[in-house]
Amino acid sequence: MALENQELRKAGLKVTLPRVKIYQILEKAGEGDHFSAEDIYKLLLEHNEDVGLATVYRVLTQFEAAGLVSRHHFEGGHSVFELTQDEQHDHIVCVKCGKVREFSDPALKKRQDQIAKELGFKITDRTLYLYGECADGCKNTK
Amino acid sequence: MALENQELRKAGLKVTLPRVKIYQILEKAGEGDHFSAEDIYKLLLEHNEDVGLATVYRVLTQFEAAGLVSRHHFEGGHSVFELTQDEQHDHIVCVKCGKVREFSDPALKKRQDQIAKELGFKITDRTLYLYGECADGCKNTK
DNA sequence: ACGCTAATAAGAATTTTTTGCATTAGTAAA
DNA sequence: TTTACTAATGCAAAAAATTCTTATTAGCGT
Repeated sequence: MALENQELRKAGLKVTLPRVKIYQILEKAGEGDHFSAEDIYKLLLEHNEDVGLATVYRVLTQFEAAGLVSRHHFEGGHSVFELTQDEQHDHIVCVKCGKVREFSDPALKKRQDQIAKELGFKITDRTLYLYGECADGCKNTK
Repeated sequence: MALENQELRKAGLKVTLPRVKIYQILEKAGEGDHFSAEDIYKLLLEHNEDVGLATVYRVLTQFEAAGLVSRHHFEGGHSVFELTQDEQHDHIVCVKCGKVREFSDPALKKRQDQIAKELGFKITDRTLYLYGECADGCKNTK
């Protein structure tokens, strides 16, 4: 039995075809890849999987609730998803070519914690997006 | 002539009633207030201003392009807006009561700049949202 | 005041996401 | 295994959020 099935069960989710397929797509994604529900839906169609778009949204929402995936709102409306990584990380997005790099910085996190403490907040989540232009190799083709 | 008119002209925008009214609403907002297009639309209706929702969106988008307002995507989909402050700042949001506090921390910014530099990015924008529970005084009424 | 042009209202259209419901498919237990 | 229970799915339709179209109106320079 494949490992993704274990993941799903661990999350308390029945192992169904749509869930497995969606999980696999996310798993195969490279670093910095972020898919929208629509993206995943189209990939499923390409693989001749008969999964409805509504199901994609449902499954992604369930995955998010289970902590399997993280949802992001980059500039421009719709949500994108990625498999939750072991290490929480932030994103820097090129506004020209759309490339996303991920990074994690303990100093940054520590300072954030301190600020939250000073303001009397108990942090449950955090998102830092840096936007800019990636100097070299930016083909400017968003 | 009121000061908001100056602001609009400075931004290269004609002084029209919808723009003035929307600007005034944003101006009157307290620290930490963030309005959605819908919020502003409803406020306009309450003040018997005959402005269409589409116009609200258009004006806010223009204001954003002109740098007059900043758009934020807090958790939960839709955009909210606030008048751009002199000092760029970050947000910490209570997930229980929805309260938003703003803060600015030079150390944080400096570290972000450094990270961007290391990754070869020239930062044009940044958004940090911390989410958590505000300890005391949280009435839990989102 | 006049006229040019940009801005507007209104609603239709799009885009993104959610929901209701009849049907199907996992899963646990016999 | 087959059975049967229940959760999950697909589809269509609705919501929600935002943008576009077009005829009309209103700023603003002259």
